Amino acid sequence: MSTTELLKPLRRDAAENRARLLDAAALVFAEQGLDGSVEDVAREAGVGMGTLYRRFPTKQALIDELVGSLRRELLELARDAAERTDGTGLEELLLRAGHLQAEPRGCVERLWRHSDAELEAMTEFRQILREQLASAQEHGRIRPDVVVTDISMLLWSLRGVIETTRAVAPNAWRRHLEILLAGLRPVSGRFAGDLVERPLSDARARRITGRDTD
Amino acid sequence: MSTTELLKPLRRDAAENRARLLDAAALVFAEQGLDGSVEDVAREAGVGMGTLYRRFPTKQALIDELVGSLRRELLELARDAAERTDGTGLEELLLRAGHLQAEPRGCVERLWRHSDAELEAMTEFRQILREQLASAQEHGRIRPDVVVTDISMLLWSLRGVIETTRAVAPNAWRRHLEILLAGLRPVSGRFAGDLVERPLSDARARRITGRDTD
Amino acid sequence: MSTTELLKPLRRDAAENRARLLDAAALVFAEQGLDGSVEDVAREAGVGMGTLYRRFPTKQALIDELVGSLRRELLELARDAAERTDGTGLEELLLRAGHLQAEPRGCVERLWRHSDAELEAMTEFRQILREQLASAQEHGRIRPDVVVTDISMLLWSLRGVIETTRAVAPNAWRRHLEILLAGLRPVSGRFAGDLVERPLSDARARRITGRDTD
Amino acid sequence: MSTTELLKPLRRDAAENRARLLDAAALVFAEQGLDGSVEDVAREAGVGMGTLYRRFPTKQALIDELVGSLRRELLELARDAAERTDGTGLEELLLRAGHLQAEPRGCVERLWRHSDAELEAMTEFRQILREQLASAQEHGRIRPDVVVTDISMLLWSLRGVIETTRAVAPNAWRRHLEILLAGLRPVSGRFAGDLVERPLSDARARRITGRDTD
DNA sequence: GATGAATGAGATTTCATTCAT
DNA sequence: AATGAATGAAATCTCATTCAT
Repeated sequence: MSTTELLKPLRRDAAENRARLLDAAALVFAEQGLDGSVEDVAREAGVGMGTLYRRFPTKQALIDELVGSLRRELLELARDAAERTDGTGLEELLLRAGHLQAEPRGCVERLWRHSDAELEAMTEFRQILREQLASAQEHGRIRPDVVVTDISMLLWSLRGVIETTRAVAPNAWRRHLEILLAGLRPVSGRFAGDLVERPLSDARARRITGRDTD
Repeated sequence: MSTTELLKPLRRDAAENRARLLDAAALVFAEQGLDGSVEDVAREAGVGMGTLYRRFPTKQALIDELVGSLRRELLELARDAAERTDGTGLEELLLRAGHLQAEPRGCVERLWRHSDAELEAMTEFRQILREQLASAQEHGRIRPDVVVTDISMLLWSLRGVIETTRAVAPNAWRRHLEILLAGLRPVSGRFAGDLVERPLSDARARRITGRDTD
Repeated sequence: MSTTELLKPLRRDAAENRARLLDAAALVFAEQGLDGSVEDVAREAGVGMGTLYRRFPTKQALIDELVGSLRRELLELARDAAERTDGTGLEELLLRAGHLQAEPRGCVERLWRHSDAELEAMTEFRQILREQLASAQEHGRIRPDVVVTDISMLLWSLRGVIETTRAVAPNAWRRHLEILLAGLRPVSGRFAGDLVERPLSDARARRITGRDTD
Repeated sequence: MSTTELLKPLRRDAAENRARLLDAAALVFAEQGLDGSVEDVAREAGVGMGTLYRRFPTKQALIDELVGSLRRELLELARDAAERTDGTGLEELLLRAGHLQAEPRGCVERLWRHSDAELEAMTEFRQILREQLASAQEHGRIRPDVVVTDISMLLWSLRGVIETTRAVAPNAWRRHLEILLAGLRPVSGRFAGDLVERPLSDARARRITGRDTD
């Protein structure tokens, strides 16, 4: 009987506690915002404070993990969408990202303010966005003067709508996404013509990170 | 010189302090979020704690006033835009509302979560939106299947973009607004057809208020 | 026209303000206890804070004056009672002292905790008590083993009853006083016999003063 | 040794802290009055502020508990006295209640201002008073025209004396109680005759509760 | 390893007192 | 002399984090 063998049950307990804490945190933060107390989280998870702090050395670490898993799921769905080759991957991705943000995960407000540590994952995400945007443009689904930062802004835009409407109309954001997509389509007629406002530069978009508010 | 005249200097001081407190609060809350401490606000304003609490009996009252003035300015610019009759009022209004939200006022996150007390002002605002939307549609600037709640969502969307980008690119939201407007234009060609997602109902939009979080 | 002439109107104003402040203080302290704020007192008096502080340099001074006037009235009524020579002066005095304490003056709790400054007045008061007690005893109205500190305690006792009952039964203390007096009468029969508990000594009674609580 | 057994040590600590806090509160409030700060209480108890607030969510709760335990002891001693059948129970009870109030518990001033929550306990207390009074009257120890509210007033009266004298003469109240009891004895001779002042009604006595001040 | 009590710095709020007008 | 705004020390209370059991 190896040590590993002996520890395994504990690890399972630990993993379970960890999961329960994350669920509890999502619930508490979704209800009360990130000001919700860690004590509420521990109580909701049914564990003691010590256990919480064993798993997550600070409240920030708990939040980070919450955001981290959200971000991993985001990357996951981006990768899924990336497999499409018919030019619809981008739209699929946006739809799914909308759903993801609409879930009451308690930390969406931090999703797009990644720290440097998460830079790599976000870089891959942006790369997928870029590729899928190009593909959509090749297929004529998106106007050619749209750039990848426009898509990023579109995701931030969804967040704004979702945060505002979630409590009373959890699906209202879909309508907004539809309009956003309409805005990305190739145009003809009276309002044709390239976008005149300068897009957000990649460099600046990469600098969106960390602390700052309102 | 009347007694009233004689008393004014004091009042002027008080009014000045009040203004300084509001400015300080905007600064502090813009930098640190609404978690910023009132002590910081008082220090930034160069007054004592007691003075702050003489003007604003609670921190919430201070925030409320901050939001209130933002909301009054919003209504003001809406009224201005309402004077246009060439169908461009709505676009003008959106542009100006974007600028307003882009200012570092420290409380934009609360702008659209009005309490019942502010219902009246917001009702007028929505009425103006409605009229200007109709006008824009008559002039063929906006597709006919857009409804007023789409415009509301558009403003919430701007908030999301602005909050995310303000620190590194204070004007990036303009590009986003341009795309949003493109999404509102009448369409023809491959992607023509009415919007299929159901719009947010007026009733639900009116219920967006008060507390709730991510 | 002398300076005194010129100042007189002002002094009248000042005296008026003083009186209003004392009345206001009595009202406020009676309603809220001595924790009532000086701001409430000033507002109730219809004067500014500065005026209050011109008349009374500290809150304590205001309270002291309130207690002081109560104490002066107490002495006054004692002197009145002292004019009786039929042995009823003491009872008259107690009755009137009860009425005095029953008035909502806002500071009865401090009446018997005089500072050294008021020692003189209280000494005279005690002297009157002593004389009237002797007279009452000579007339056979009060048992001979009663001493003057018993009368003092009786007054403190009235305070306790009055403070407790005033709000719901402003005259209940009279019944209590009647019982107290019955306890002072000469006794015969089954329960005759001198009081066995040692009385409070004059020396200690004189030391009852200033700060201390429960 | 059960889990419960194992957990007890923690609980024991907590209970100890609780007891220390109550003792400290009694001390601090006895010295400084109820205006004494909770910080002083925590320091005196040798615990942090957080600990105090874990045990007692507000200062009021701390005071309430202090008064509550005083009231429980009062009820306890009343029950003890209620076992006497020789008519001396009432006097015993009053003596003990005097001793109880004379202890420096820091909250005697609130003992008789019970909230509605404590109504039940006080009702039982009054019932015991009533029974013991009847018994004492049957045994000829107390005059027949005394009613139960007279006894209540007598207790309030003791409070007044004790609060005033405690600091310099902690036992002076006994002398006062002796006089009070003398006032309750059956009378004959010159001052015989029923009490003429109307007693405090039970209904009003029951309404003595909660807030009010001098 | 888990528990939850303890900690104490810091937040908001009050109020006696001072001071500019 | 009167006003009431300003002051800031102190009070109550909260909560992320630590630690004894």
